Amino acid sequence: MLQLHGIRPYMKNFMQGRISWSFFICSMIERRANMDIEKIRHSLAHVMAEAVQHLFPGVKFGIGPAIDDGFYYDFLFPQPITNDDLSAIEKEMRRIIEKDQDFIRTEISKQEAQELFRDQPFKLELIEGLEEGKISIYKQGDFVDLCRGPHVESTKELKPSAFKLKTIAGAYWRGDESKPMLTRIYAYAFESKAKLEDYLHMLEEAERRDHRKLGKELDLFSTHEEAGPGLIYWHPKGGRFRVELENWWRDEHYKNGYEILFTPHIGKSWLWETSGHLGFYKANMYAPMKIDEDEYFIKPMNCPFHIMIYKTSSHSYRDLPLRWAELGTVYRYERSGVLHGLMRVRGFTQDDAHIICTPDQIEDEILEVLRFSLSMWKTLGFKEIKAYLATRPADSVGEPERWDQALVSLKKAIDKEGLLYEIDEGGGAFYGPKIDLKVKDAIGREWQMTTIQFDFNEPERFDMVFIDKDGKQKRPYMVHRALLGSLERFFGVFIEHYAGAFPVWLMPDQVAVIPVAPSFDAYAKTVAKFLQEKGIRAKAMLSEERMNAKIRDAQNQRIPYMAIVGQREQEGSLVSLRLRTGDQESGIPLEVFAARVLEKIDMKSLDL
RNA sequence: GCCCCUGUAGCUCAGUUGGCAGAGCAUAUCCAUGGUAAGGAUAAGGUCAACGGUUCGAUUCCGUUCGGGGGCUCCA
Repeated sequence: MLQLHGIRPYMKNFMQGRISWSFFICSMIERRANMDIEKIRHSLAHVMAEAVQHLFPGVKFGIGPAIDDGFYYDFLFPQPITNDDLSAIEKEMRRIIEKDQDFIRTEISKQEAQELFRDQPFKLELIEGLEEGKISIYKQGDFVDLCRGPHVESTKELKPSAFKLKTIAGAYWRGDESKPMLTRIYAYAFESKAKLEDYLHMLEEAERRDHRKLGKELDLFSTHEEAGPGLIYWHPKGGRFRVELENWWRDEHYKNGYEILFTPHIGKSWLWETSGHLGFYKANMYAPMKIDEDEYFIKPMNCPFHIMIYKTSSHSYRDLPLRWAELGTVYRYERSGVLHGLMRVRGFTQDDAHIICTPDQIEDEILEVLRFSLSMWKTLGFKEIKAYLATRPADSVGEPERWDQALVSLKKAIDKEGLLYEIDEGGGAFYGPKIDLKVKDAIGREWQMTTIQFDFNEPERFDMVFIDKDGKQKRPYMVHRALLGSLERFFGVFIEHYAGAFPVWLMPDQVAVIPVAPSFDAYAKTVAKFLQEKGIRAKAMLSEERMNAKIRDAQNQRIPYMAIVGQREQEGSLVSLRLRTGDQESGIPLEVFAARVLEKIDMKSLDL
């Protein structure tokens, strides 16, 4: 039941999860600062609305809140606008700000509000939902908006250089597809010009690291519209990465007490009816195919298959815990508009596992999973990790005692590992609570990767049991977990985190041997072969290009080690090194170089 | 799916206010004796996403379809 791919692209909300309650008390200063910037952003939204009112008479207003990196306002324009109109709006906003207008708050009755906004259908709808006597309006210049506030005192507190209109986008009124589509104008806004510029630089950096761009440049993967969007083709270099990653993943799983399973890609409708997926997950499953007289579905999840294996024999409490892992490829329907490179796809391989255990093992098991996950993230070079604990929603299955015990074990595990965490009250799936881990990447973005989820649904539906000490049949606990999430999505995040310059052990090409002139091709080949025989991915660059061009090419490919060879090196069985960092070291004995590279590979070192 | 933007050579992009399509990189061939981020020349490479409409004529304008991008959670 893992919902690994239901994760929104990073630009949304990466500074903050959907959190209803925080364990951490912001200092008063921070809280004050947050309030100030919110006030500024929200006030700017009003200024934008005023500007739009000036430029597009007859426009209808939706809402205009502050958001993580600025603000937006939703409008219904009399005629469509284009990106070109943004600069005119921005200009008008600056003019308004210069006028030094006060924001004036007034409280009015519901009836007065309805009268005031009689031409504004969306405002009227909002007023409907408000209580009498608590209705406030804010006015600046000739613009009046229904608004709770607070706002800055005057437009003079707004800095014309610290905001920038971003894009126009469609957005349904109140996020509801059945309601009219409004035109949303997004803007960035910060306390100061410098902060805005920092943020814009971060966005540029993100663009530079974009995995779709690097995937093409580094020849790692592709997608093909004519063969089906949202389906990933791993090229030889992406394949090298994946094989290395999977090999390590398997080794680690065996070391951590897991067994590895392989299960089919399709299953009869019986399986999905029993699991309940045809009830609550059907919208994400592909249409069935008919084989003989039966309907088969392509799997969107691996769990029912693992349960089938569990049920091939009876299990004593002595057999538990079972830790069963699979790199299972699943297919899920995603609407075409949400597909995004490797991050949101229609077919992907989960690094899935199911832990089946007794009630008194559950705490240790959760702790083990968490530890395992953290150790993997450490090896992969992600240092900052935060946990999000999602608790029981209103509608749920499973006995309350189980939910409580599950939650306690999740909390204890987080505490023992000393992780920062936030609680998402009621945010769990109907079938169980979960911990999600978000990792922070090199430019500060958070990505949700690991998920550890209890499942109180399937063990019931499949009637999973074990025989306890007292000889009675009991229901085991089942936990789904994915550490990397999916290999596709992980690859995308990894590419962006390292901007393509992976640690040596995961680099498709580890060493480029570059002769300074064609007369040293033979020695270059010898060097490459020597390294290859030791298990290093080395290639001799023997084209007719000049050395400079080869270095540039290797550098662009982020190859960690460039071994430059010429007369001196050939005579002394040496190499001269250029690292992808630009550092140079000359006259290194070939043996010494090989040993160094092997050590970096074996240690999964993050440096060269 | 819906809104806006977008689709020209393998890649990155120009361009035609409607008149038989261009550059750089990559590729191929040739020349070039070269020490740490692109040596030079020549050639090959495109039904300008697909289909339909307007027009003497469409890659260009219009429509539809199929992709790609940004959004569609933030509640006055």
